[in-house]
Amino acid sequence: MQDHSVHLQCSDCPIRHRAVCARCETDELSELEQIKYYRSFQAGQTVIWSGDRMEFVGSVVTGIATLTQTMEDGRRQMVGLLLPSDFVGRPGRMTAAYDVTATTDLVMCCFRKKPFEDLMATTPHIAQRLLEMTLDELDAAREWMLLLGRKTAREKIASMITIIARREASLQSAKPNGMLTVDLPLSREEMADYLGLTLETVSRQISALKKDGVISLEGNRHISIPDLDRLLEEAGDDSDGGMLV
Amino acid sequence: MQDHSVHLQCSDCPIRHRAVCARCETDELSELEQIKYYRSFQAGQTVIWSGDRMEFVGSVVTGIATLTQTMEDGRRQMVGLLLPSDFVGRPGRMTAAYDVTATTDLVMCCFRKKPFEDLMATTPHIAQRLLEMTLDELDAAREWMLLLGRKTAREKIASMITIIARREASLQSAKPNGMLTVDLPLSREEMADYLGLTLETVSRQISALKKDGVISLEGNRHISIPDLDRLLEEAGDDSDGGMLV
DNA sequence: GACGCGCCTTGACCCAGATCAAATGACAGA
DNA sequence: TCTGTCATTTGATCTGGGTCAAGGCGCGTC
Repeated sequence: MQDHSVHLQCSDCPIRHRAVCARCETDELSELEQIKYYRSFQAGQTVIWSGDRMEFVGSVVTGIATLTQTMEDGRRQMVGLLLPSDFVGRPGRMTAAYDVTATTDLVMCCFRKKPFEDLMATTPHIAQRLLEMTLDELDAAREWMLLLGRKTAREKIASMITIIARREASLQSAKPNGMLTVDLPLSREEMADYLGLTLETVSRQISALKKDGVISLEGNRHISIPDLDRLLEEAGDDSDGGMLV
Repeated sequence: MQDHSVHLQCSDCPIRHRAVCARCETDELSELEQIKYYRSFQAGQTVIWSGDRMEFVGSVVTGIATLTQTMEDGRRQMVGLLLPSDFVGRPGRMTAAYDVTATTDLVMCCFRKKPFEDLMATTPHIAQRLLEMTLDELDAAREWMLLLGRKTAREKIASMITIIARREASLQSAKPNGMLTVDLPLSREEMADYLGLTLETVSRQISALKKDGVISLEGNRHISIPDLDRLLEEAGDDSDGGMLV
C-alpha cells in the first residue's frame, strides 16, 4: 500500500530545485541519492501521528499533505499545508509534534532520520537550504496568525484562496493565460480547520463571495477568479500589487 | 538615546549559552565579538518598522520586545514575543517583515547584517544554532495558531499565563520555591493583540480567573498561581504533566 | 432506478466576545 | 491637596459566527 516505490533519478526530480536538496552539488546529491527512498500514501491516509516516534524525514514530491493539531475534546487546527517540495520532520527531534495526513495521493522522498542528520552535519548546503525553508515557513505561519487572530470569516476565505492561488502559480511553470483558476485541495471541513471556522461558515462565505461575483464555482472544488485585485481587497491584505510569487 | 553602549565580554554575557552564539567555540566567539555592538532602547520605543531596510540583526540581551503585524485599518496581531536570547532579523532578507517594539527597556546585541551573513557562511555552528532556534520558533508559532484558531477567551488567557510562566522559569536560574509567580510583561492591550481578543475581554477573563481562584493578582501585572495543574487544565492543553522547560 | 453514503448547502436560533460607554484607580506634576 | 492623564475595570447592548437541524446533490452499487 505504501510501497509502490517509484524510483527516480534526483536529476529528473520535479522538486530538485525547490526542496531541501536545492543547493546541493552533484556529488552531494549522489550522497543523498544513496539514502533516499520513496513512499506513496493514498488520499486520506495518515503519514505520521503526533507523538509517534519519527524514523524518517523527507520532502513532498507530488500531492498535498496537511499538518494538524488536535485538542483532547476534538477541536482541530491545521498548522501547515504541505505542497510539493515542502519538508516534513524535524532533524534532532525524536517524536512527531503534529499529525501529518495525505489529503490527495501523495509521494514522498524520504530519508531515515539518523543518516540524514549525519549527512546534514557534513553538508552545509543542506542545512543552509533547510534554514531558508524554515524561515519561509515561519513567515507563512506568522501571516496565518494574523489571519486567525484578526480577520473576519469572509476575509479568511478570500485570503485562503489567494494563498493557494499564489502557491499554485509558483509551482506551475506556464501560466494558462486568461482567467485565473484554482483547484481547492481541501474539503470544506479541512478548510474550516485551516481557517479556524466551522464548515458551515466556510460554505456560507464561499456562497456569499460567489453571489457577490468575487469568484465563480464549477463543481465545488474548482474556482475561477475574474478579478484578482478584487479578491485581494476582500482578503484585507496590504495591497502589494498582487504579485504572484 | 540608543547608545548608552554597555560593553560586555561575550564570556560574561547572560545569554551566552542560549543565543545564536550558543554553540560557538572561543575562537568563533572572538570573531563575533569583533563585529558586535550593543544598542539600548527605552520601553515603548520602536526597534524596527515593518518594511524598513534592515541593516542589522541581533539578539535580545535583556528586556522584552514584541513582533507585530498591522492591517491598514489598524487591526493588530502580535506574532512573536521576544525574550532574552531570542534572535531578531532574518539573514538574507533586505527589509523587516514586522514591527519590532521594545515593551520594556531593552538591550540588544547587534551585528551589521552583511558581516554577520559572511561569518555565518564560514561558521556552521552559528547556522546550526540559528536553524535550531528557528525550528523552535516555528513550533511556538504553531502552538499559537491552535490558540488563535480554536481556543476560547478564557483558555487563551490561561494559555498565555502558562506560556509566560514556562519561559520565565526557563530563564530564571533558581526557582524561588513556594508559590509560582509571574510578572506579565504586557499591558492589557498588548495581551489582546497577542491573543486575538479585545482589551476588554482580556480584562474580564483575568477578573473571572481571579474570582474563580485560578490565579491571584497583586497590582495588575503581578500574578500568583496557587495550583499550576488547575491553570493548565483551564488552558485546555494536553496535560503533559506540566513540566516547565 | 432507487438506495445509501459522503459531501455540501441552507435555514433558524443562540451565545461568546465585540462594541460603546462610563466609572475607578494610580500616579506624576503643580 | 488638587488635577489631568492613562491604564484598567465594569456595565449594557449588539452581532458574527457557532450550533443544531433539514434538505440537496452527485455517485457508486446492486
